[in-house]
Amino acid sequence: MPELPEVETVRRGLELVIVGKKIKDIQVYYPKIIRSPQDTEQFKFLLIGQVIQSIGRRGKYLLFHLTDDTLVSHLRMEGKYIYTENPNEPYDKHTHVIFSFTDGSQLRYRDVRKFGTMDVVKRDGETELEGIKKLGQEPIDPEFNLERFKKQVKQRMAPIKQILLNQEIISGLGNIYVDDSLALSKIHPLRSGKSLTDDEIANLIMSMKQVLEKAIEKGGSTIRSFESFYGRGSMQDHLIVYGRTGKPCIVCGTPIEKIRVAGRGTHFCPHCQKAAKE
DNA sequence: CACGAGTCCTGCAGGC
DNA sequence: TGCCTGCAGGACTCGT
Repeated sequence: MPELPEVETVRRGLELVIVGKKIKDIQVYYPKIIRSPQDTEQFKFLLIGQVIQSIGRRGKYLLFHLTDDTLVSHLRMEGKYIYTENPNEPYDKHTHVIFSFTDGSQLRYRDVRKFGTMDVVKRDGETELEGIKKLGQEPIDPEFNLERFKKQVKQRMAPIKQILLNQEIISGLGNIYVDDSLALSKIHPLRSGKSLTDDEIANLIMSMKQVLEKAIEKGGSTIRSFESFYGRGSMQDHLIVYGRTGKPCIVCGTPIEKIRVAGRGTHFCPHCQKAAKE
């Protein structure tokens, strides 16, 4: 499940190999991946001939900045990009879109769950795209506005886990890094936003940055099937609570518990992360 | 307005 | 071996 660190890893990898390449042809095997334009032929017509100028990221969205347009790609659960210099290399049934470049190389989009999406917008027009325009602050932004975040958290009764998963409040976090950020800051996932103190929220943001930056450094987590096209990340070996149900907490040894919060599997240490006393 | 449930998808684990 | 069920979940839609 690619989150900010995984998407950033993919972005960096793509930047190294496809910037400067010109799209010669596109094959679409599963049209539902393409949200806009709805017509697949139109999608191809728009993009063929354009050159990839840079690769950006906003939250969990990848941005391919082309000559005239920007291709916005969301990997959702299992989307991934595979780069190959050999166009004859076989592709499997989970490969849904293939971009062929004029130099013979290809970029292939593979997505077992078929949840991923692609949208074409006018160059740099992604800020107007539904889903991106309402995105909250980036936790690793050097200019992160802590006061604004505190206010947003403290006005909500919802559990902090749910607040952190809301991309309109803070963007880029998914289930894995929310659980780990809460564990590092010793906050119980069910604590209401309103119950958190200023110090706890400041500490939470620091923990979040620490977790995300370490994950980027490790090339992301390889959970289930995520892998960047140039290798597998190793952050999964450094996770504190996610996926460690029943295993000892690395701080106190208490077995990690798993509950459901906001419909999602939620991992925490019942000793280190105390529930609200209210 | 806010919240919960359902939806999209497939692979895999567990039960028998 | 193989069938069946349930689970995984990001973002969106729909209903209360």
